[in-house]
Amino acid sequence: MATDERILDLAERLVQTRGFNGFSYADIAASLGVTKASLHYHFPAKAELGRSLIVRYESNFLAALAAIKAQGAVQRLKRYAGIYADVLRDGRMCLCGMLAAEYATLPKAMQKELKHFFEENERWLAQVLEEGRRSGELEFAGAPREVASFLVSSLEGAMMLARSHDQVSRFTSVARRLIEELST
Amino acid sequence: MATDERILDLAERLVQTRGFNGFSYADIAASLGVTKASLHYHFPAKAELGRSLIVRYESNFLAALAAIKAQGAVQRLKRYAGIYADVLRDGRMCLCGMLAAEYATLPKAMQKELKHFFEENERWLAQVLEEGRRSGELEFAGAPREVASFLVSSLEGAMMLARSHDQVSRFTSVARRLIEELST
DNA sequence: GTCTATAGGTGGATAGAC
DNA sequence: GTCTATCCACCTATAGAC
Repeated sequence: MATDERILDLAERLVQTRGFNGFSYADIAASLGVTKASLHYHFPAKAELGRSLIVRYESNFLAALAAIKAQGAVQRLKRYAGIYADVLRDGRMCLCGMLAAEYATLPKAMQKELKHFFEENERWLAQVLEEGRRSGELEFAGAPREVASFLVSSLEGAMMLARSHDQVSRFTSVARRLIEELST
Repeated sequence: MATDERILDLAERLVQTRGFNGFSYADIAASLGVTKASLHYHFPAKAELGRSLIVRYESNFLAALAAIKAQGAVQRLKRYAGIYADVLRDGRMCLCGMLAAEYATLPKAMQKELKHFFEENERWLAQVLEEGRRSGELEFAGAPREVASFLVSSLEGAMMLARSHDQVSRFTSVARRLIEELST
């Protein structure tokens, strides 16, 4: 595999488990078996590595959403929550949920990409919600966009607490409850 | 005011805005107008400072909960969410929500105190939920304890995203929705 | 309690050889 | 692309004078 990708893979896991301020080039270098200096050839500054991390993550995430071709809105929401659950079962936090906590300390470029991730994430969700309500499969008050933001917030928070308690069930319980509440 | 308390005040704000790995003794020393060495007289190690931070925060938080003498369950829940909202309006994250994100990098002693905070927090909530359901003021499926964990997760997550978007309304909207859903 | 001074380590980052 | 060597800033922490 391309070295750039392997670096991103290791860095991604580190951010998801320890945060952007919780890892260093030394950590990646040790796992990869190269020197820190080599890493700077691929990603000159840590800020650039961080930005690339978000861009790639968003791209993969949106591709996963686009691949959800389930029949109904409820099924799509379950698949959506399932993506989070899979990450959690691997012992990780959502990359962007983790970065949201560290938001104030992040380089400007990373903050911008982060907002974009949530923007696109909620756009997809709002679309599913709107279609589901129109077809009568879902029921909720207010704008789809507001409910989308509600869902993202709750799932990210549940993921964070489930991970620190080492109980995936804390997440799945929340996800089930959220979707049930929207179903007619 | 006692120096210990002033140090804790400054450290608390720093953790709530930048995280435990996002500040140093130098930051506190600068704000307080003393040297880093002086801080070590009060809190020999950063891990001890962090532990004291959680202990004091939990103590103040539980005292605030105990002071909620509102008439009904719904009013109590609104006051509960209001505590979070006030912190957020001050530009801060919940201390323990922030630390939950950094959980994997925290000293063992801090991890233990953190779990205790959420334990007590959810215990209080579960009590309110149970009473509210018994009196018919609230309606929900499943164990009160499970709903309590759901509420904490969702509020912490909403707080985190509201802060990174610099939109308090993202939090208040979620809080309103959660409480409305429980009301009969 | 607070200071100066300093230790010992790690952080991100660069120059230049291979 | 990867290495050695190195820089400098910053980190947590301690010793010992005042």
